[in-house]
This record gives sequence, C-alpha cells and structure tokens, in this order.
Amino acid sequence: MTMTSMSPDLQDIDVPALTPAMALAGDTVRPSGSLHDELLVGLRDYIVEGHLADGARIPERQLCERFGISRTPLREALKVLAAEGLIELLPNRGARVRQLDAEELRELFDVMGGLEALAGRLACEHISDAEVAEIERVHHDMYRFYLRREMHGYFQCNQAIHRMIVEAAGNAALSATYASFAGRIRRVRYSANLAKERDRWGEAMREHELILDALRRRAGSELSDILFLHLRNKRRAAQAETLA
Amino acid sequence: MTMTSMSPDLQDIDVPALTPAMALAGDTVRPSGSLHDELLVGLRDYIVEGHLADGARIPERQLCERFGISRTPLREALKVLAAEGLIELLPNRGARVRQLDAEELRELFDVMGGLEALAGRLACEHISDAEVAEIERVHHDMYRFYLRREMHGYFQCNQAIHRMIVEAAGNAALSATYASFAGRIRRVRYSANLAKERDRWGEAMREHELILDALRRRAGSELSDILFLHLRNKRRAAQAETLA
DNA sequence: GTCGATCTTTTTGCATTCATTTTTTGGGAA
DNA sequence: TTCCCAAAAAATGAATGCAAAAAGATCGAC
Repeated sequence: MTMTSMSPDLQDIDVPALTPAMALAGDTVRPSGSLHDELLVGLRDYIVEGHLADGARIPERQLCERFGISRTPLREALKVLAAEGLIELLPNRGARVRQLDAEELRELFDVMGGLEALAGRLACEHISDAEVAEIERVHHDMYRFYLRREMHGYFQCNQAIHRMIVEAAGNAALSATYASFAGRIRRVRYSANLAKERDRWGEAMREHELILDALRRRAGSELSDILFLHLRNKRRAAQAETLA
Repeated sequence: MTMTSMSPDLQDIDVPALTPAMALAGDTVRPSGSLHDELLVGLRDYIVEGHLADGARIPERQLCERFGISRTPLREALKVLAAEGLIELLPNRGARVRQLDAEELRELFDVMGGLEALAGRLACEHISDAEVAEIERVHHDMYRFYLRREMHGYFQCNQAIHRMIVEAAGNAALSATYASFAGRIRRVRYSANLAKERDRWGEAMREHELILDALRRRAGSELSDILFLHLRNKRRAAQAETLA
C-alpha cells in the first residue's frame, strides 16, 4: 500500500461535513428550543462560516445587537466556543477568532485523521452490506464526476462518503468530536491552487478505491491506516498550497 | 497478534491520566488567573472526583455557596461542562451529572481507544531513543510490581506509560481531547472485582510488552492497532465486571 | 513634530434583579 | 386515606447595574 503523495481530496478541505449547520446567523428569529442553544448554534455557524475576520476582535456589544440579546447569554456562548477552541478569550481583553498557525493546523488535521481512522475501524465492525452498497454507489457517482472533471459534484460525493463512514461507525461521541474538529478546520480558507490540486486528483481517486476496497472486505485495521494517511496527505497538499 | 481477552489494565481504569488536575474543589482560594477559569477547573475536578452523585441534580445556589461566587460565572462554567459532556442541562430544570449507560460508556472507551491509537502512531514518528528508554524503564518498574502483585504501583506505572505515549505524540489538540474523554470516563466507578481482574493481569502485562516492542521499532500502524484493541479489551473487562 | 503621561471613554467581569417556569405544599373531595 | 388541583415557594433564564481594567483621546514636555 503505497500512498506517499496522495491528492488533497479537495472536497472535504472545503466542507469537512457533519457540522451542526442550521445557520440563522445574525437573524433574530429563533424557531424553537432554548435561547442559549439557538444562540450557540447560530454564533458557531456565524464564526465557522467566516463572517468574522481571522484574529479579529469580537466586541460583545456588537454581537449582542447582531443577535438581539443581552450580554449574559452571549457570554455563556462565548465561553463554550472558547472551550471548543473556535475562539480565544483573553482576560479582560475580550474574545477574538482563534488564529491557526501552520503547526496548529497540522495538529488538527492529524486528530481528524485519527478520528476518521477510528471511524473506519468501527464502521467495519457494524456496517451492513446495504450501507456499503450505498457508499459504493456514491463512489461511482464520484468517479463519473472525476472523469468529467466536475469538481463541485466530486466534492459533494467525497464529502458524503466521509460522512457516511463516520455515521456508519455508530458512535455518537465520535460523531460529535469529529464535527467539532471539522468546524475548527472549516474556518481555514485555502487559497486553493486549483491547477495544482487537479494534478493530485487522480491519486485522491485511487485512494478512494483503496478505501472502498478495504470497507468491502471489512478490513478495519487496514482501512484505519488508509484513512489516516489520506488525511495526512490532504493536509500536506493543503499546506503546500497556502505556504507556496 | 492475538489479543482477544486482554486484561482491563486496572490502572488507567481508575485514573485515566492527563486530567487538568489542581483540585481546589470547594475552596474559595484562587491563587491566580481569572475567576471563571479557576472555577471551571475546580468545578470540573469536583465533578470528576465524584463529589456529586451520579444523575443527581445540581442546584446552582448550593454550588454558588460552595465556591463562594454568584450565579453568573457558575452558569458559564456549567455551560462549558455541558458542552464537554460531563453534565447535562435540561431546559428550565437545571444541571445534573450526566449518567452514562453501558452503551455510552462503550462509545467513550472506543473513542479513547482511537485517540490512544492515534497517539501511538504519532509517537512513533517523533519519539526519541531517550524517551523510549524512559518508557522502557517505567515498563520494567511496572513488571516488577506485577511480579510482586503490587497493584497500586502497577497502576501508577501503567498510567505513566499511557500518559507518556500521548505526550510523545506532540499534539496539543490530541492531549486536550484525550484529557476531556479521560475525565468523562474517570467518573465511572468500577465495583472492581479485583480477583477477576487479577486473572487477566498477566495478559495485560503481555499486552504492554507488545506495545513497548512496537514502540521500539517505531511501528506506528502496528502500535495503533495494539493500543486500540488494548482499550477495547479493557472496556470489555470493565463492563463485564460492573454488569456481572 | 514626536513622544509620553494623564484623563476620559469604552469594555469586560461579576453581582444583583426581574420574569417565567418548575416544584413543592396544602387543602379539599371522592 | 388517596388523589387531584390550586397556591406558595424555589429555581432557572435572561437583563440590568456596578466596579475594575483596558483602549483611546487629550494635553503637555522635550
């Protein structure tokens, strides 16, 4: 199994899947549920979606007006987001969007890799033939997009596959943790050198062949390795681009 | 590599290591840092240490008096702990210590296994000969405790080894996540059937031989597998006890 | 003109207060 | 006695108020 220079898997770089979603971002509307929870989700999306500049200061007052609430629930939400690692809270100096340097980004990617590796391993224990067939179907769709060089469709399929693997693991704690890390990485905007990525596209596609094959054979340990290296190489490619 | 009925690794069941520590639990003293952060650490330890009954309701007022603060910072801390999964916040019905059923415990153990697997893999990439030698030294200490049937010393060494592996991974995000999950599991009190565990002790010891061997050879993928199964079997033994 | 200090303004951290919901309690009827 | 409903008590969710710290502005010295 040689996979030393795999493609970055463009898709999940841009949309690492499994985010809580449901953006009410900046809207005063709150359909149901407690105010705090709605605010938390809304604020998280607001930040993940990149509405706030990287490293920019976040005045509480401004966000209060933005969301139409008082400071108390906002501050509670900020504390949670800080604990999640999305923002940082400097003592007496307010909140700011957490800036990720290359090293931190490397760490997050590796953890994502570890989580996907775990997901693959667990999926092999539980997944049904029907679920594998479903992934296979999306895989073939993805391949067609690849042949037609339609990146967007390819991205969607790729994302769906990774999401399905995580879901197939049947572990809520894993899904939640994965979603959290995906959100943190999602903020990073890759000034994607598309031409460069296209060169690696073929390798990414071959990688996914390996993934599907291991999944079919329920080879958990092997799939675990593949997925980790998959993410590792994706990170390498992504960082090579941004730093080039 | 057969490791189907490994020992539960008594040690890290009881003390899964890497917790933030620094228990001021219930003391009004706060040496330095912001009040909120100190409170958060103190409250987390207070809960992790098991001072609150499982599933018990947590009246805010009572905790406020306990820590000598008003409800605002306390509620902020509770929101964070809820996000961490340590407690649950029912709308309008307050906080209670999160009760873990067998299924959730299984999930947490599997994620811990995945994180340790990742740690082992990363450690193999970075670890120096000196660090391996250090782990080896503790391993031998542990072996001596095993021969003398001194469980406490064995526990300490075992814990130290796992902690050193995670640290050797050199990934702060991983360490933090690992610590969080360790805290959640740590609350679970195992009515340890020690006699039963002693029977599996030998296998646990042999398991650690495999871990050390893989680490020496920097066999990341292999170590990854061993550590995951190690945790998996530990969980099996632990649950077999509590449910027996 | 630039640098530095002091005063003002803004912002943060926490306590307190208010409204709403839940829980408890007390009384009455079957 | 037991069950049920209403009222009181308590707890939660959120807003406001206040003191302290930081950011910004104004003035003065060099």
